[in-house]
Amino acid sequence: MSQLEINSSNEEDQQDFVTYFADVIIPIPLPGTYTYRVPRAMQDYLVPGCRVIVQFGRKKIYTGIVSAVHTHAPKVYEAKLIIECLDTNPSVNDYQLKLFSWMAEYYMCTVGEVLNAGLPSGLKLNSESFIQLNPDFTSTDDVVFSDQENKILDALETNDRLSYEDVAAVLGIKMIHPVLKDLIQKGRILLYEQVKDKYKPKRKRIIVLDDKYLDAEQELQALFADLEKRPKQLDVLLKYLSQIGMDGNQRSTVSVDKSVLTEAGVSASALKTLCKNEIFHEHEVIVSRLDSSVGRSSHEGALSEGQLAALSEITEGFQANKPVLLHGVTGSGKTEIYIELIKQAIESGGQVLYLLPEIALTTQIVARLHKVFGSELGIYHSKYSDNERVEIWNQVNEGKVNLVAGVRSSVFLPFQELNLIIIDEEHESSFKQYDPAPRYHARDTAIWLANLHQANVLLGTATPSLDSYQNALDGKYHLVELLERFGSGSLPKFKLANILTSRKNKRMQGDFTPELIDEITQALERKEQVILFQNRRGYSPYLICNDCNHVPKCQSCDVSLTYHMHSNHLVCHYCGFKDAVPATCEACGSTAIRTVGVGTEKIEEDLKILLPEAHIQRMDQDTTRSKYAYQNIIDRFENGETDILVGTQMLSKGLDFDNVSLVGVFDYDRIVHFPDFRSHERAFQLITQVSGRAGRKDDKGLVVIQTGEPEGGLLQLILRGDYKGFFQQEILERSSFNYPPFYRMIKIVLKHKEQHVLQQAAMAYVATLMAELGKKRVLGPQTPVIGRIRNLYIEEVFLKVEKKGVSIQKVKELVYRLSIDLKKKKEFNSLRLYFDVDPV
DNA sequence: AGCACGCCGACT
DNA sequence: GTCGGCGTGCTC
Repeated sequence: MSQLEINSSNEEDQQDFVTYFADVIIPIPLPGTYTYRVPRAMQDYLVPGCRVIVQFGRKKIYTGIVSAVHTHAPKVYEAKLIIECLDTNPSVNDYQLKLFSWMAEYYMCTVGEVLNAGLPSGLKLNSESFIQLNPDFTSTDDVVFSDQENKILDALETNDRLSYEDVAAVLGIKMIHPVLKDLIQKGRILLYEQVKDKYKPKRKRIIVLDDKYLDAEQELQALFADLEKRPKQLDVLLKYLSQIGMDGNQRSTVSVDKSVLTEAGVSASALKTLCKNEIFHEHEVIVSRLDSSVGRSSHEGALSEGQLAALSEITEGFQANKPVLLHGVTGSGKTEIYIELIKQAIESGGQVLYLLPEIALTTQIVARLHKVFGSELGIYHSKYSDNERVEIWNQVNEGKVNLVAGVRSSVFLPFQELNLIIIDEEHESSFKQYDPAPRYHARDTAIWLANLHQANVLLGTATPSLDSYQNALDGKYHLVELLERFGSGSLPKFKLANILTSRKNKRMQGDFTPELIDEITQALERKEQVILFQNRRGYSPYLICNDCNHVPKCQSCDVSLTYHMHSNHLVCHYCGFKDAVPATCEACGSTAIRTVGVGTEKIEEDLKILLPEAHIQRMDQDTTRSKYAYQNIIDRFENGETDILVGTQMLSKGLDFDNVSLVGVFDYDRIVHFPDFRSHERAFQLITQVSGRAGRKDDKGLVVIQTGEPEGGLLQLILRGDYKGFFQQEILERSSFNYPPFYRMIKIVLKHKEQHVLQQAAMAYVATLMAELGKKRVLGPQTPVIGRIRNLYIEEVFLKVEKKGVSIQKVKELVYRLSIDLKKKKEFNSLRLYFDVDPV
């Protein structure tokens, strides 16, 4: 360091000698953090939580998050400099940093993976490599360029920059690096990385009348007189005034969106002239994408006695510092209680997180919250664009939004002082993330987060998960029951339609029992609406050749292709592979191909034939892809434009319709017999939830369940709405077979493209696990129902570990260490292995 | 995860 | 001889 620098600082001379280092979390699946050197200029404001741009590897540039700042220089490598710091105020707070590392540890993944899931991609800058001509290049005679090099240079004459893909296209080859390397060596081109800030604030143009006319009435009158002979301009003025309100004292705003004026048909050129003459002014302002137009309205109505009692019990639980499990049957009015609690939490100056499953979020609940909380409500949802997510993130960070209604990923938002977390539909399995890591459960994560913030937690559901209910019985949670329906709605009646006998008597019409058809017809005659539930999308799960029994399968997954009639394609629901429908059997050439099984599309199709007069709408993943498709379908149903709604389980949640008198369930048997220890729990929840859609108003609704075994014990419990009976029966099973909630489970998934290598790896791994943990705690390896996806074979190993007396932490460390040892073996190095802690 | 390097087989 | 394939190892 030079003498000059030391002298230039006249305070804390010693400080200038200190070099700071920052540990940076990089959003990639690598363990640990990476240490970078902090440039002198950043020392003052770089703190944990700041986003920084760093180079990682030879050329890649990432946005990372600083997790710690310290003075320990790394011993074995030279730390690179941080390229840039993107924040003067950290984007991520200390709570979140703690959350990230807890999640990585608990769910056995890397912090980088947590960060990747948690940070909206709008806050992550990506880099792309470009080349450009080197302006400093001076031609010398001894430099010659090859044909390929000249092609690139020619292309650079017309475009000032080329991406790697461009270069590859120009040359028509893929191996472009050696060529580029040469050109760089010769000094003819430069390679650079362009970093782009992806978040773009939304702008709009507004028009404001000049102050002098707004302030003084006579000036305005004079202006009117002036514009007398210019009708187009006068029109602009009138339209403007009508927008802001003619009465000067009542005005809340003086600006009008330019788009509003142009849409009202004013002349663009007249407006331009007015602006030029400084009568009007045009400004560009940055606006929020978040809709804040709806104002608050007063509370909807007083709580019932039962609700008030529940409310005070909930408060009791909060005071005891326990999460509260609110077991409230469908229609018991949980939402009113939530609203009351949210109000209290916000009034006391805290923030509230209201977690909902994806599909329940676009519904009436949000509209109600919006009515009560107005612009204080932020919504965080997968169909929101990235820019919208960034805005919510920032507003939560700044404390402008104090209530977030969101899906599981909203646990990552930068709450400063969380006061209350509500987890609605607590039992929903969609709170657990499946595929990319972190495979986290938003409910469990939220409970941990609440503990960190010292916030209250309320779990609400009509059908508690076994885990939560057991927690309540153990006294870990405070149980509050609300088992009476609020208002006039009453429990639906059930009717079981026996598929087997109808089939024997040849009375089935397609997949409809005569009972169901009959009830649908009656309901339609009474001008009531019908919901049909078939938990499988597409037309038909597979095609089969009548002559040789050949079934078209996916090339890269071990599943049959689903037939989609509308698009006339065969689709793989696991990898998305699409194929044309074969006219003849690929195996034997026969034309006798028929469909087997039923999807939502087939039900819709059959209904159109059976009931040609009815208006039918299908609701599943395929019809709700776009942002508003879901809402549109719901709206049409609510307005009575649709008579029958056919859908997958997405219509089982959070929807209240007044005029639905009949709900039909098609594949009860398949739900119950799903090969999984949770299938009974899921069946109970699903059927109860779907049934809740029937008979919300004055009449009792009817639920028709088509089944082959109407005497089933579980079905009887569902019909009686006997949650406690179900719980007692099921918990016994779980206890005697060492399943959750008594044991913790960790699923280990191994994938490899060679089946026998995979087998060997899985066997070897299981052997080491058994040696360390004992045979009883290790299950498998077993091939899952779908044994191959995207050309990778799959094996699963399950660990069952007692909750009491065993350190799960130690087990995780062991399991992880053994997996590293396994992957270190030469023959297994392309093995993919990941963990799923608390799988659902 | 990327990305480079390096070794190998398949073609102009 | 290239071209393009993949296996291997590293990234502060």
